[in-house]
Amino acid sequence: MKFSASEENYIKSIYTLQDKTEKVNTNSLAGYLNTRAASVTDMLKKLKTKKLLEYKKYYGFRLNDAGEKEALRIIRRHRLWEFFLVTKLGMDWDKVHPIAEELEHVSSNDLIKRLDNYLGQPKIDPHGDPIPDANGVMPVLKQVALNQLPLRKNSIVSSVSSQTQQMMAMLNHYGIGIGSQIKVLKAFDFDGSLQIKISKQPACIISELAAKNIFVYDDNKK
Amino acid sequence: MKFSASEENYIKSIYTLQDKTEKVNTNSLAGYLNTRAASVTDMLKKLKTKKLLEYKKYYGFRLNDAGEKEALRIIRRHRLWEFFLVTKLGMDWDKVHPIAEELEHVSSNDLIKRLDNYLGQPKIDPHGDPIPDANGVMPVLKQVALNQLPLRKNSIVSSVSSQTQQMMAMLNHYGIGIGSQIKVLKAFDFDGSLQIKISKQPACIISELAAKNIFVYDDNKK
DNA sequence: TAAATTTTTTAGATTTGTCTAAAATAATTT
DNA sequence: AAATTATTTTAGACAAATCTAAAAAATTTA
Repeated sequence: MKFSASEENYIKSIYTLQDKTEKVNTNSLAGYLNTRAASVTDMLKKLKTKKLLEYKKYYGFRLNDAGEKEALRIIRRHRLWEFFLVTKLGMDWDKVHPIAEELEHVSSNDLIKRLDNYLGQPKIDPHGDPIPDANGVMPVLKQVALNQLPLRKNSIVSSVSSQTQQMMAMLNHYGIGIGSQIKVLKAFDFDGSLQIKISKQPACIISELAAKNIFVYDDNKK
Repeated sequence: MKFSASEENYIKSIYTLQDKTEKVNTNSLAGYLNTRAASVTDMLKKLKTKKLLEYKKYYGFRLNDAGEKEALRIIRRHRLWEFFLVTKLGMDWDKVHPIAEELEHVSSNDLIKRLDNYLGQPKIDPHGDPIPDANGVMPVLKQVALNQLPLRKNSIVSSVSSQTQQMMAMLNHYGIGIGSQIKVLKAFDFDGSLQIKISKQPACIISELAAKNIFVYDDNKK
């Protein structure tokens, strides 16, 4: 089944929102999509007719299995294009979203299969989000602490284990967040401290303790 | 100024048709776009309002300078994407058109500039059609006869100088046409004959006389 | 040149996706 | 539990792009 760009945007947004709540409500989707509640209701009816949605009037909604599968197909296209724009065309990772938003609606299966191959079947996109595979399965991504990372390997921050006030203050200071592009430039064996480089930030030094609490994805490809 | 995908399709089609006639007429455009004359008339009014069109009711129409410039921008996007699909994703040149038809409407200038650079600023697309440059200028393409072409260089047939019945019969037999992908595998000095390969065709031998009358573009890039 | 034919335009309808304003329903407060 | 407030849906309108059928204009034919 084929869907319009508008339908696809709704499907994708519902998928994103339903991760956080049992039922998605009309107003939050309207806010997310920058549209009006009435427009959302209209589209909900349509998606229900097309059997993508669990929807009971006044009581919220949620994608069913078919809907989730479709969402994952769209998200896959979006993230593959983002990967392309950054790694092949050299665009900044924080500027690719709106363009991928347009490219994702080009729906040739053959195109996406070939693009995926051409890019080396990447498993995470430039924002650190996992790319669903051709069957709509989100890859489970391994993580490593910064201190276990080979030198100069470009990686993406996936999580931080210590969420203390102090840790957050430091991360903030260095401009490190989930999704940040990061690499280790030097490791000082003496105290286990690391010189690191976060994209668009000057190089800096962090302690071994900090390094042990910052995790990155193990591999962009697998 | 931004245009809808539908407006862009009309602009591009008018550009193509007005090459062959002084004034384009409603029915021929309707036929070309597989739509109805009434729909064409509606769009003509819109394009005239947007000052892209010379249009006098009942007497045909034609893009003005602004319209032609816009058409060339769209054609540029289309042909760059076709080049990408064939050379990077390995798609067959005769299957890329419908996909490029969708991709061409993604209108970020930065995207197209980067794509162009990434592809090496190609000057002709996989069908042998010239790619307008960033200023909307169609490149003037040099041509060489087949017998002057280096061995194994992939080229595209641009023209044939002898349009006799006999020549046509031979070209037909070998499956050679304008836009065919071709390369010379061997040159036999003894009689000047060439072994050539046309894509999707078995290799074959042509005489020196034939080779001197088949021209290809001098260079894919310049 | 008048009639017949073809082409083009207009008038009005349809679909998709959106909107505002009002009505209906649910949730919260007193 | 009745009243108030918040949320969601409905009703009806609008813009874009398309269509059919009919009218208007141009062209061709006799």
